[in-house]
Amino acid sequence: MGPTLHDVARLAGVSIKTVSNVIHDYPYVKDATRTRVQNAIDTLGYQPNLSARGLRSGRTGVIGLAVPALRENYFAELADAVIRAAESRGLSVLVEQTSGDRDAELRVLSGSRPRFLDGLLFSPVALGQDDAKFLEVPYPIVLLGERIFGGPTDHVTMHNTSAARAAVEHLIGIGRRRVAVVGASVTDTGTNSSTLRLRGYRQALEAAGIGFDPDLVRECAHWNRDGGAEATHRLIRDGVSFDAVFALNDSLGLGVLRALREEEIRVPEDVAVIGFDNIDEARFSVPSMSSVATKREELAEAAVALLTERFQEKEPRLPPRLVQPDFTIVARESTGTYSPTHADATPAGASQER
Amino acid sequence: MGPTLHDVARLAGVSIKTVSNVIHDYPYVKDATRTRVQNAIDTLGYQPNLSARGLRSGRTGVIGLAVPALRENYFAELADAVIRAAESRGLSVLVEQTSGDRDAELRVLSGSRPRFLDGLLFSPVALGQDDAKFLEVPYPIVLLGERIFGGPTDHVTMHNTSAARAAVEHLIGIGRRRVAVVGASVTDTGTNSSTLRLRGYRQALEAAGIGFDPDLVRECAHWNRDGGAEATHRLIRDGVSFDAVFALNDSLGLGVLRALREEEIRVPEDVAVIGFDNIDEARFSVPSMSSVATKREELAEAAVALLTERFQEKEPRLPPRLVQPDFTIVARESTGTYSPTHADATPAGASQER
DNA sequence: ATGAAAGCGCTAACAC
DNA sequence: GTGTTAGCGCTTTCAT
Repeated sequence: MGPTLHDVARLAGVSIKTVSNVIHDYPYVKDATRTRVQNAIDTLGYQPNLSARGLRSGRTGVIGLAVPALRENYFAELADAVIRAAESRGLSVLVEQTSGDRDAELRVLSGSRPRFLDGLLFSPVALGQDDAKFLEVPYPIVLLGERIFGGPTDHVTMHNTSAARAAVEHLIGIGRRRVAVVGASVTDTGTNSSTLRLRGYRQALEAAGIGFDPDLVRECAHWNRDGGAEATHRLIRDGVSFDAVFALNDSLGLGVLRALREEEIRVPEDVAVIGFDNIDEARFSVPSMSSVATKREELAEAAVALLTERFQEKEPRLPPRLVQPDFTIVARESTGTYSPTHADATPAGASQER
Repeated sequence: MGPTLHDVARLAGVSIKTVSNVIHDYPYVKDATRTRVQNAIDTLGYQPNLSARGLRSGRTGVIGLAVPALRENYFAELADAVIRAAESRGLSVLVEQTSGDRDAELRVLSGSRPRFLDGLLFSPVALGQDDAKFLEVPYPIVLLGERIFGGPTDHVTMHNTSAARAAVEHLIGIGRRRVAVVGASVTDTGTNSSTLRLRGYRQALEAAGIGFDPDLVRECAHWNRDGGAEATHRLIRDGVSFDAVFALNDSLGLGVLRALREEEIRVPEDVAVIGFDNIDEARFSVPSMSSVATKREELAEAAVALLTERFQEKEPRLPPRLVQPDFTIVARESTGTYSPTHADATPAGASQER
């Protein structure tokens, strides 16, 4: 074990309270004393014992971040941003993975780990609206994502519908009319990202006077590259004609690009593609992929800020707050306007290619 | 605060020691007592206070993982694997990011956080061989990577040289003779991944009787996609002829693919590409990218196992151990053997394309 | 097989 | 301004 407060106090010739005062920047300490204590701290290399501090004060300086899986780019980038935001507030982040498993998500909420975290940033994918009650726990939670709305906790989420609408409007703006959607959810709970983004899709079509064709909407069991690739192959196998794809997230979109290339369909000449989330990878795919960007730093910053406010606040508690960071459309090669004016004239589309 | 040991003891009508015995599966507890205690635990929803446990026992059940940045795919996948390995042992993982910054890496070692972690998995990139002394800390560390060898701690690293040699042999095996290397380190400390992999490169050339051409070896300040793309453009701008690229990691390799496409050089027809690490993304790039695969689960598993052994062991300590997981070459489209026998006959190469 | 009690290092209420 | 002191909840001798 390292040196303790007592060791420092002894060396400095003061009581532990004075040492504690110095450590916590208590203003009423004589400068001379402060210097003496600080020297003792330095020579001993004293580091506070966080377990003891946590036991006594109820605060550990550690927050939890529960996500489905770090190997999914979006969550890795989110975790990156969260850790940075936490660090700037002197907090550390304990990362848990749920694999998108319902039991694992419930375990995160009720396990023994939370009792030693100051708070939890929770991004569920298996829990749904009906599970809001499980968020009623005796420590602060900030909910991330679109699975549950109006729950008992603070919540950070995107402007899903309007962002999706903007994405599709971008496609329509470059002259596309047959916009496929990849990533519709199999089980539609009514409050998940898929539904919200799909709503934006329909709004954009409607505003442009384009009819809705259910054949263009493809489900994916998993929001990953495999799912996107597979859905695209199915779309083509079914002989559906399309000149654009709106992938409900970037991983799907990268799978779409991959599949289109396998089918020897040119992007964006034959089919334009836009994703959602603007993960780093979208900049480097071949072709680079347009996407809807949410400032992830902003999102992480907001989430950590909400959490810290909660564990600093006194009763009575503020009501749950909802924060929705802004978004922008990032146009890249996959929606490059190669002969956009001809897009209608030459009825390009995957079905032509087969 | 939740219920404590005392609450459970009172409800069960026993002492806290008995409750503690039940929790720790101490064998000499009457079955009847055990049941009674267990019921009390369940009805109260008792969860042990980890801060108190940590204070008393010196063990918190939390290990640290310090990596440069989670937004780098390789480290996200590593973190994923580490968290899984830790979870299977009942440990949680606190993730720290160093941004590859020397001061940040030193802070990880000496900060107050370590004093509350049971151990640390540390993947430095700024520290080097001369900094081995900083690893002499009073808690167990497992070093990851190739920056420091022969240090005072356990160490998990790849067979860099032989794996790199195998990668280059793969390229030679499909008929390539002008193999460029992307990612050589600017400042060569002699014990980093770059040097070791470069050594494998030279071994492979030598074994095949191919002369070493320093023009083919390109430096990159950063091992990311930008670095790989930039180095590739430079290579071509310099008019160097090459028919294959060995990217010292996959992020570089993906940048290489991107740049080759911008230069309208076909992969693998004109130039074959192989990376290193086999990140998930390599499977989905366009074209998919061959790579050197280290079983990351194995690596993570080994690292966590070494760490747990350390904090369970009694004095005297075992000497530092070195673990090097196996590797395999994963062949994908980027080294697809399109007319491999002609590779020599038709002196394909980037320089032809300009 | 179970209980009593000390104390891990720290914070904060209270004394002086 | 600084010191004293009582626990926070748990583990762990030592008794019984």
